[in-house]
Amino acid sequence: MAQAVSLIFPDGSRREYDAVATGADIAASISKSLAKKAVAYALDGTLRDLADPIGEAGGRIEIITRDDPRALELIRHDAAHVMAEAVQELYPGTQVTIGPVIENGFYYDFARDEPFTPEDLPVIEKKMREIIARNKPFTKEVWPRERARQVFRDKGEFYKVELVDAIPEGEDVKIYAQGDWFDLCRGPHMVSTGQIGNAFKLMKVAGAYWRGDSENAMLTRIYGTAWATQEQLDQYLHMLEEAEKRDHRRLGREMDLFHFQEEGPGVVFWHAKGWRLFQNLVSYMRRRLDGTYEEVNAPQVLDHSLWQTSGHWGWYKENMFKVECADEEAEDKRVFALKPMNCPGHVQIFKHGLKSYRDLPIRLAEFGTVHRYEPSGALHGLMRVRGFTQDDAHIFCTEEQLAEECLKINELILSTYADFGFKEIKVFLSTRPEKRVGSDALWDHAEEIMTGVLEEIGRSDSRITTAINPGDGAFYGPKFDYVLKDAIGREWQCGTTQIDFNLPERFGAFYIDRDSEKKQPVMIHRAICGSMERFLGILIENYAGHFPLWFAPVQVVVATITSDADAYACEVAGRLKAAGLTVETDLRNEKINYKVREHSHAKVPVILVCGKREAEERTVNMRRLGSREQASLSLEEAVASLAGEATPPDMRRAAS
RNA sequence: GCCGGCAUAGCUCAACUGGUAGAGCAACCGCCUUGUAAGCGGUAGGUUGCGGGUUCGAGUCCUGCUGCCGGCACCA
Repeated sequence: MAQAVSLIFPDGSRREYDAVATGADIAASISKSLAKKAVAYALDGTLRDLADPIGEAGGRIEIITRDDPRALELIRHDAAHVMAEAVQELYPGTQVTIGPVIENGFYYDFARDEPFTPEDLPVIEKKMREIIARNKPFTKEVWPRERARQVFRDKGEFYKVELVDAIPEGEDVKIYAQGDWFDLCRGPHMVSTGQIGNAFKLMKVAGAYWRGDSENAMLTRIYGTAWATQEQLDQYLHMLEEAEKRDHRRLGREMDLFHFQEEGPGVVFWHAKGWRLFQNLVSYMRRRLDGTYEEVNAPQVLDHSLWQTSGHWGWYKENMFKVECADEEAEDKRVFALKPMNCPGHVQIFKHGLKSYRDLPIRLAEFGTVHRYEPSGALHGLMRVRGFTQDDAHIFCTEEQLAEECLKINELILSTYADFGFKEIKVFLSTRPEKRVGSDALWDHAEEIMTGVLEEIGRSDSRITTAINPGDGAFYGPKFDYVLKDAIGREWQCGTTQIDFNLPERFGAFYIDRDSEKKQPVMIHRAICGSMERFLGILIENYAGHFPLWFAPVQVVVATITSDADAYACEVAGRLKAAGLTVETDLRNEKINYKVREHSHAKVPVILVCGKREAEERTVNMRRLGSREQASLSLEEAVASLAGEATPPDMRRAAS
């Protein structure tokens, strides 16, 4: 007789069971209907197979039914297994590798001589539905390592053999079977394939390197999405469709903000309205720097020797633009490089003249345009370009000032993101990479400081989630990355704070300390938006082009109904311009319906309709983007309220 | 850079298995003086991304390149 263990149920009740009792037994002991609906159980919050015995420890138990949010993970994981079975049934000789659950779905990586194409997806999907309909139970076995190795080797599953070998000694080698098909898997799984349901869809095929390493073979990855119900699936697909309408590349064209063309892969042609957005952002950031930073400007093109000194020529040569005189015969030929970073320039400025410890911290800012020869496959609209402007700054300070400077930067970043309405921000601390400079002691010290700062950042704001990215730091020091999401949830690094123990040393930068000795400053690289281009891309998507009044490229259109009101409309526009607003008039001989439609499409936040009536009464009729409602205001009122509303949030704070 | 896909007018798309490019919207020109998301009529617009090939004939088939899209890798 096995040992009796005590289980605590969600309602707080406590009951005794045999340690060999399974989740299924426990569900059955509660009610027949629960036993039928159960797909798994959780012991102290950890999901397990329903067929797993509860074991001797006992604890808090929850029976997981299919409609439990935690079941979604199982549905997706099971779907990945079924997809793998479908693929192997349809395309014999295909090797399976790994197939994890991801946000909104799952994927599975396959090795096959001939890669899959999108046309294969419906076929695989159909086979999956067949397998699900067979409703075979998932069963688990623990195999001896050697047997697993042997079986997979005999099947020609060489990637699986590698995975078996990678399982740490002492950990079980678990095999999950569904009918005749089986896979190495950590589990858990639901009871049978039928529980997956039919609310799934295969989304796309993509290449992916084995174990994420570009030195390895490229596998074919198939992505799928899976949900508990058809409604949820439809909702998700609908959300993706809606998100596509917010894509900054699409809105850039529709709103006439910018374009790209073949001759300039990865470089932006900013149109008038887009450039206004760009300048609005620069002006905002510049105001935020006022009083704390000194703005400078360093050259675009510098001799490559400077980049050799900085180390970039060695580390990043393949990503740099080389610049030289086009005349091959030129006698004074030198090799220059287009700057990929602003920091060496700022170090030169710092070095110009002797600095005292009393001068520190010195904060040099630059809206610095840099060029990087990014891999062709990395380019992505405004998000990843080859020429971009950073709202860059470098802080030269003492080690003691480091933590405080990081926190100050954090405040600046978070208040900026708040002004643009971001509600979800991830902050990552990236620690020492393999390829690095500086002693371990130095890294230990920096990482210790930054870990403390990260904790403080995490506490500072409820919109933030923090995490550590081990090994992701820059070669010269650890860093914080501030990550924002685009319309479809892709994450992009925007703000950053990077500690650098290396560059001051390389360039021999120093200050005179209290004791009249030369001392090396610590350097902090930081950016708030990161790249203005990327930040604008994110803003376009997050606002779906509906910018707040203070940021919109065209803030107001004054539209007439008939030409009788032309003079008055011009007067209204003049008054608004005088109040600092960006205004256009629309005096065309068109119906007001037509004008409203057109400016609504252009996402102008405010349309002021001025007809004969308004001209006589000296009023305006105000219509807001996204609303059908109209308000009649006196001209004075309208100017005052729009001017107030168009005040940027930082200036509003300063005024109050 | 790697894997897969795509490339026809400014935009969205059409042109059966190869038979010398067509529509809507936008643009331009007229008419309409109009009250809150498309008035009416007309005109113009393409060396089908670029280069080679197969063919009597290529937007369509083959091939090289370029760019873009989705991932992967990279991201100082």
